[in-house]
Amino acid sequence: MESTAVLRRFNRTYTQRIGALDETFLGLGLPLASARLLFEIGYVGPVTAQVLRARLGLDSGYLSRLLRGLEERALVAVAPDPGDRRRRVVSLTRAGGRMLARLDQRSEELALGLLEPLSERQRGRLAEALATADLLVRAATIAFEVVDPASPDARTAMGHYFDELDRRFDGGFDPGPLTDEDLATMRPPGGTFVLARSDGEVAACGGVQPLGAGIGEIKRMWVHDGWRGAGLGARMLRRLEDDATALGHTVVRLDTNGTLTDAIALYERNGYRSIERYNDNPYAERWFEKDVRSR
Amino acid sequence: MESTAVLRRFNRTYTQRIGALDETFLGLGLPLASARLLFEIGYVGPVTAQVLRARLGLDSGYLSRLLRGLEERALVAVAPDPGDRRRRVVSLTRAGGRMLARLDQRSEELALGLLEPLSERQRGRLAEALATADLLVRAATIAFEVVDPASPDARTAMGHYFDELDRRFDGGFDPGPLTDEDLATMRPPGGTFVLARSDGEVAACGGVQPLGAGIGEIKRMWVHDGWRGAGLGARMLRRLEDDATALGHTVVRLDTNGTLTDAIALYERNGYRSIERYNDNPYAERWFEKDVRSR
DNA sequence: CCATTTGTCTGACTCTAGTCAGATAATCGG
DNA sequence: CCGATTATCTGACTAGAGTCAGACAAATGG
Repeated sequence: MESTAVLRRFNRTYTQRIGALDETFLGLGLPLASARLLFEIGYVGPVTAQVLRARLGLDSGYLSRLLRGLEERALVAVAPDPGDRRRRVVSLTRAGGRMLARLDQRSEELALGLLEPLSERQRGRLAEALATADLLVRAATIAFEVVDPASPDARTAMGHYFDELDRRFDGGFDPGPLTDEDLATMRPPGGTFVLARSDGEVAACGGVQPLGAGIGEIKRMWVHDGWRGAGLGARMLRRLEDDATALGHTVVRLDTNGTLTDAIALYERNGYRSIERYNDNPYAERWFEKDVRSR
Repeated sequence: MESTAVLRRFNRTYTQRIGALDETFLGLGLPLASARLLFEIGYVGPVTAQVLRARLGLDSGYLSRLLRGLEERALVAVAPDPGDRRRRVVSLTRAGGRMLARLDQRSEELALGLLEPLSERQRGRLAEALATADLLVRAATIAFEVVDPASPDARTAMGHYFDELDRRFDGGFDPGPLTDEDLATMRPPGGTFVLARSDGEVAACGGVQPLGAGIGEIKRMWVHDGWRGAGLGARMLRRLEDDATALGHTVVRLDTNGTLTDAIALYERNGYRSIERYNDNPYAERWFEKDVRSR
């Protein structure tokens, strides 16, 4: 069957039966919108109304009313922000925390009720299927974003990358200090740095830096462990190649270590061919190149 | 990870990203409830309001208004049922068919848009996972219902059962005429007949009839082909055992043919032991018994 | 320091998605 | 044939989830 047909059929089944998990909230006398708001406040901690509006996409008047409703039930406390007294900071009260815990419990009970008729084995199968679907749906809706390589998220992502190399290389890996010039090469013109984010969390990263006339080098490509098997590596590679083309490069090169067999397989699957050593990176053992002109 | 946690996590991911498929409908100026109704009418063909109400779980007054709304837009035609002039038969008009096609296309485009970033292989994996999840979620929410064995749905289900035996037995199978006495044995006191329904469609059936003091016989247990692997057989068996106990039986028996290896495995897995022939059913080759007193 | 912008709030709406209590007409059972 | 039942419809509600315009106060830029 075609994928879209399966997706649409599932969507029908799902909204009919599990969509009801949402109605959890109604059971506790809290409308859905209010419950979502409460969840958001509980999740991010004390926030300004502004941030809530942005995160949930609410009208300011509507949010104001929702917040007052929660305040009247003593679930949240609203106070002016000392730094800017136009802003209002919202935080959970004790009672709000308890309500959140009850919502959570109710949601758990409903989930349990749904699974109850299934045997242990079938529950396992369902969990496995849903976990796969979850990963792939999240992967499909991931957002790629060009960021400055010196930004905190970019630095964190590169840090993960270095940590992974350190774990996987036999003798460990020492990136040396991350100098400003080092980062500057992954900025325009000639360079770029890309993050893949899902729900604000960084899932993958990668950069391009210039390596001579018409040649771009792909650097620091990394995919978060939790995202293995979702094809993010291939998508990031493709994205970086496109960006390299847009930056005026006609060829991209990259180096890698022999222990990174999955990375090597990825490059080979995507049209990279082995070339001679082109740099003096002591950790590099394999060098690749791909023509990205004709795209 | 625990199943409920996976389910809840998936629910969050899903409502955020795919729940948007619903908003399709809004794009075409048709409220969600009306669009769902239109889909249902298009899917099952001309139907009575009664059937629509049962399938979508709508209040009769609400349905009446929704139908009038669709009628005013000339998307459906409503006419009295010639057979029973209280009933009203709803059918799609030309314009209704076109609207449905547009809704369908819109939904297809959205689904395609969601899947687009995935590779062919990942789309296949997602489709497989969703198909599994779909089957199991539907199985988990299936409803068992005691019906009269002479009711149309019961007769249809038994018909499927006989057809399957006819296909699977080497020399075919002839149930003979379904006599009234034959059916009467699967009514209280002493007997029962159970259907498993999903969205109104019969997914499985089975009956109990008295077979002497304290002994019930399980008969005509059948599971729809599309529901294989969802554990419906085991659940129906369990349900019939419970019903037999409630009817005062302390032992249940059943017979089967050697070609029905899956059924035999099911019985053995669920505590049935082989016994000597207890009837003169010419198609029976194996006889089983289970003590259902201590439950 | 004054006009503008920003962040929030209020009032007045709209639309969707129902629910509930009867009314009405057709059909059924005895 | 008559009373009960069934299938649908109408009227009168409610609650949720927003939208939009404008008011108001605090902050900001020149």
